[in-house]
Amino acid sequence: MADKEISQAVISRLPRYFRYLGDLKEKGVERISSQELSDIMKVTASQIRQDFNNFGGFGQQGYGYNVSYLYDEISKILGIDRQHSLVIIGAGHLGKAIAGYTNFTRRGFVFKGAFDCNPELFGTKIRDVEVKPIDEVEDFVRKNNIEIAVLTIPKDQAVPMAQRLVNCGIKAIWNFAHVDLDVPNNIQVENVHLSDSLMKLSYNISRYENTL
Amino acid sequence: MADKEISQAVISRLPRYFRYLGDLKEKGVERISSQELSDIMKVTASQIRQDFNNFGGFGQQGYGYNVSYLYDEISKILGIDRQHSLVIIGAGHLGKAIAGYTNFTRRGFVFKGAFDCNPELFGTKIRDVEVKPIDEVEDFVRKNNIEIAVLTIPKDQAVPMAQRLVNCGIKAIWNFAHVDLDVPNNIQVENVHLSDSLMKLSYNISRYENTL
DNA sequence: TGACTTATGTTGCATATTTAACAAACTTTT
DNA sequence: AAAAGTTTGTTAAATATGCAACATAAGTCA
Repeated sequence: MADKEISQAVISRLPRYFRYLGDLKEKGVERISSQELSDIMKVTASQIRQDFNNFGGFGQQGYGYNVSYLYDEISKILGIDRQHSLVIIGAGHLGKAIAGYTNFTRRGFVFKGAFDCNPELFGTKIRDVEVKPIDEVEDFVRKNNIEIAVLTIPKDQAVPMAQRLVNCGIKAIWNFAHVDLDVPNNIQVENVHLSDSLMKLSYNISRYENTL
Repeated sequence: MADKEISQAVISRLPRYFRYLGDLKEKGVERISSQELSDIMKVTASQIRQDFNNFGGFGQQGYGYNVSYLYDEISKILGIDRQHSLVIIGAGHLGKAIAGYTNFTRRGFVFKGAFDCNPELFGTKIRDVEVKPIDEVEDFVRKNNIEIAVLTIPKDQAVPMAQRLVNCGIKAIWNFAHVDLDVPNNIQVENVHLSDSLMKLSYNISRYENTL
């Protein structure tokens, strides 16, 4: 139970391990060595062993790792062995896309509510959930003990909205708005800046062309 | 014109600089020092100077950086000083959300076509562009010299689709499917694995709770 | 049961990234 | 026009990350 901080570089790799282990599990693979996993995932076996070892010895010398056990352990580490409730703020296409993504439900992320400021959307349904006026969000988050807010609204509305969410006790924000939120340290924020990602792609296109 | 490779860590930070410089420019700020930018962006001034210096001296000692000039230079580095044509593969909510995002257009990413395998969507419009049957994609990419394909389709269809796109001469793939694509080195791939991002958020929620 | 093989956990090295420090170059002020 | 004040570009140090090597512990097979 050594309490040393795990680097975010390691954490970033865990979901990918989880994905591959899930695939292996589905294929009925029972055990795997770091070397085999290395071949499949195109990362060094050394890194795989080091990564897993940050959380304790999941493998066995001479045998390798038990796929199912390792899968479960990683799901515990990632906190997806339990349910997380979430609401979506902004019922546009992006909000709908996320709400409708059934894989999240399978991972324990339960979609509880959707909010928007456009009256035309009030009452329309996303997966059995009615879109509600944004002014009801504080009450809803408090009463239903919502953990995560998904922010799929324009950037100029995102900062004040984040403040409101913090004020009513949200624990985490999954931010799709193209702006950095300034929230207290006890609120977890994960940014998905799509335009940043697209610009990186653009850079790599140019870079490749210039090296021809 | 030293041709040393720039690390992807640096590249990943460029879009954020670009975003802040754009905001400053809009506010009419003409010059800024690395220290001022450091205060706003919450990164060290040293990192800012090193990052910019990878691409040549954009600043002036005793003065700082000219906001407008630096903005333009970064846009050139990122390759968004010219237009990129893109098609969207998968006209679901996510595809629609991306196609409808006008900010991309403003950055030179021109949405030219949308494709799906669901016949019900054929002929429906996304921003003046008709959704076409997926089988027409090869022809379309070839004839219109499309650079980027946005993959917003389920994971089991993504790998073969990527292969088809590579075969008809696509340059880059913006991949939203939860699977790793295996394409030649000359094809640029940028992954947006939303479930990975959500799992990281989940991890950080758990981590915070455990340190209370 | 014992020799041999396999594959982890772990230590130490190598590389990459970040931060600090400072000389050189420019701006501003007097 | 010279002195004082800024702020960059750059070098050097510190930290973080990744990789290879190997001792150790288990599995496998005769």
